[in-house]
Amino acid sequence: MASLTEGSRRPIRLADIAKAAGVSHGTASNVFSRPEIVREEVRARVKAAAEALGYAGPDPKGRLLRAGKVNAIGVATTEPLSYFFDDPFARVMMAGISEACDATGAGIALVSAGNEEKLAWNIQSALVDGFILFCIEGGPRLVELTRERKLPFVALELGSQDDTVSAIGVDNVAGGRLAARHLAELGHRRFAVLSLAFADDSTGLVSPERVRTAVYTGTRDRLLGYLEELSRFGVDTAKVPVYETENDEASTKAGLETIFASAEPPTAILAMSDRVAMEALEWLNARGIAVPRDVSVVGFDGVPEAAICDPPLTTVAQPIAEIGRRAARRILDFDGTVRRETLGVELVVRASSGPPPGTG
Amino acid sequence: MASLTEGSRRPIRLADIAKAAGVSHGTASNVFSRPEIVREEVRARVKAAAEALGYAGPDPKGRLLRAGKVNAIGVATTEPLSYFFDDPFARVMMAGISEACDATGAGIALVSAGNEEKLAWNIQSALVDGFILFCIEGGPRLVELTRERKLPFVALELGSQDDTVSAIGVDNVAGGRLAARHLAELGHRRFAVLSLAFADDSTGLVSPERVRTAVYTGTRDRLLGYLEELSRFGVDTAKVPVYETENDEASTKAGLETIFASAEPPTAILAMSDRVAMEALEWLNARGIAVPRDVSVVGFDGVPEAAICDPPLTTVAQPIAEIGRRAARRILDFDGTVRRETLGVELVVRASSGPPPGTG
DNA sequence: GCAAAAATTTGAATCGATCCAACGAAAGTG
DNA sequence: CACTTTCGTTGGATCGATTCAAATTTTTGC
Repeated sequence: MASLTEGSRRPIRLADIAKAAGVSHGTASNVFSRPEIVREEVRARVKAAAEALGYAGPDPKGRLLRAGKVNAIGVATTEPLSYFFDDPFARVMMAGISEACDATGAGIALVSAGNEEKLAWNIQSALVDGFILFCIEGGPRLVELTRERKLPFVALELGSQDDTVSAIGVDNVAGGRLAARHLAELGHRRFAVLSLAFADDSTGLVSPERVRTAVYTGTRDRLLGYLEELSRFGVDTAKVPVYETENDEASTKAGLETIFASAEPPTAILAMSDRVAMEALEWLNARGIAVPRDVSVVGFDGVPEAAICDPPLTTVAQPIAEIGRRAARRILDFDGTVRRETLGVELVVRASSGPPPGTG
Repeated sequence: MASLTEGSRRPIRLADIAKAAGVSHGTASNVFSRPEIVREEVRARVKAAAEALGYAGPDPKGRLLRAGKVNAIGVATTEPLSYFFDDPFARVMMAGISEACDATGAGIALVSAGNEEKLAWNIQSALVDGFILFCIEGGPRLVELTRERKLPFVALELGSQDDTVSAIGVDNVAGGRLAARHLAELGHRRFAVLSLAFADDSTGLVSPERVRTAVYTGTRDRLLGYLEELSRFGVDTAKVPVYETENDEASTKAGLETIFASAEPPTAILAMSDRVAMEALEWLNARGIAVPRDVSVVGFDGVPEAAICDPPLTTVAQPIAEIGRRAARRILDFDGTVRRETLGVELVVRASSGPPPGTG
């Protein structure tokens, strides 16, 4: 009795509407999904019933199961969610992804997690049609986790040679070369490299062994590009210090301390990201080292901030937004193939690079 | 025959695994969702079957329907998706939302659309437990659309007095006052206001009538705060030009052209957003008008960019990230109540404001 | 060795919709 | 008037899982 009078809190379902309007659930469904095929009068009746009962409209959860397609693409990373809104590189990339999604009306689901276990769960339970992977750290693990979902996915910036995963990236060797050649042509002969990670969880000066066994081949390739080109200019590349940073302030500054403690400090710094390069600019400025008069700095990425920092940064620009657009389209128009795309990079010369001191 | 030998492309379901392993659905399900309750040996057998058949794990689509909870919060706006990554205000807000979501492991689904029809569809079909609404333009419409989903939602920056919707915002009147008092105390007596929208689709000088009938009461309140405070300093507020911008470059510059065409141009500009204030800084600089020597500018919002622009902007800072965090928590720990929260603002004095010319 | 208790497993019901083959009624045709 | 079309409606099957009361098996206690 009580339960009857009380009225259950259960949300209204389509079936309730159908019963109230005295039609079958098939017809009730049609009223919402294909209104044109149901008779005017019936349609009105069903809509009235829906209104009266306070029906919220067909629940997407139910629809989804039947339809199979979510119409959203998942963007995953091992960083915290705020990475998508803080990091300049990620932001431009997301803008590119957004553009492609907007064009087709698809949504974006951001997937991330504090710890490994939660990340696995979040990837397993993400309601998406496919994934775009930001492989910053823990790339291989992220790929492995995602592969288990058996959904289409594309890795960004993976820098691994696994041919079984689709990826979009840039020609890192060519980019490295561009940066190195630019500085060498300006007359520089004493270099230092502020590198990104070769593998997880380590910073400091890098040994050839670590380069050889690099997990992140993107990092390795940039270095290869640097060194190949430098040696063409007669630089003894064995003497070029390569400091592995974590792409943040602390490790970059530690690297600079190490590098400039040398008896023969470099006149040119090759930074593997604009982030690191800009941190370097700041550190050099604080130490009273003028850029580019005393030291030149060249970054990598081409984030918008690089154009407005002080001094504006010479950098190797990646087509970041284009990578994002392509990645999104790869998921949206997935054709079942695995493809690796490599896009070109471009040297953007700004004010952070110039001839070495004492050159005239 | 053919169809039998061919083998259907149909993805593997849990039921297939159960059959292959010779157990019931129930047990197969338990192997994945509560492995500890199934006997070691059976568990191994089921897992082996899953492996053999290439099962991707329980499909979240199915689970979702049963569980009811998506564990994701939708963030919706009428702007294009890239707004979330481009706009400084939105980014800080999203960082706050992200923080709260990360803490509980919830995901974020970005919802937006080019046109009204698609927006309605995207909101209706978003797989989320609730919405946070960025009511920039078309706020009332967005609220209406969302209300139909009958899910918890919170409006940000709504600036409307509808007490039936939860909202989080700041005390705009107080903020307006803070900005106006600061300038008045510096000695300014000739003001101009660069306003945000009072209603959709219009820019230009604002009539009292438009203010009275404002849809966006946040805009109205800021203006009220400005004017109330100015009149306390003896300023004839009827003579203060109020130019409605669209919070973008073009309309801001048009506004400045109008304002500075006057015989008695202002010595102080009250801008209702940092975005507009920074555009103003740029325009003034291009015209050779020195800030703050010739003209002072005070913004509103307190976005990070305001601290690093040239000159650094004096502004009324909102606790943007905090608003985001609270909004997210309101959805995550929804308790069925409708609540409107108003947070405080703070004047941040930087270099864009100073005494009026000829004051000493 | 047997009953009671504990641990596993089963299979039907459920979540909320959409799809579709079949059917009934109204309209059109010769 | 019988016969096909056309139009709308019906109700069962399905999407892929989870849940839970009941059935079964294994353990434990004496």
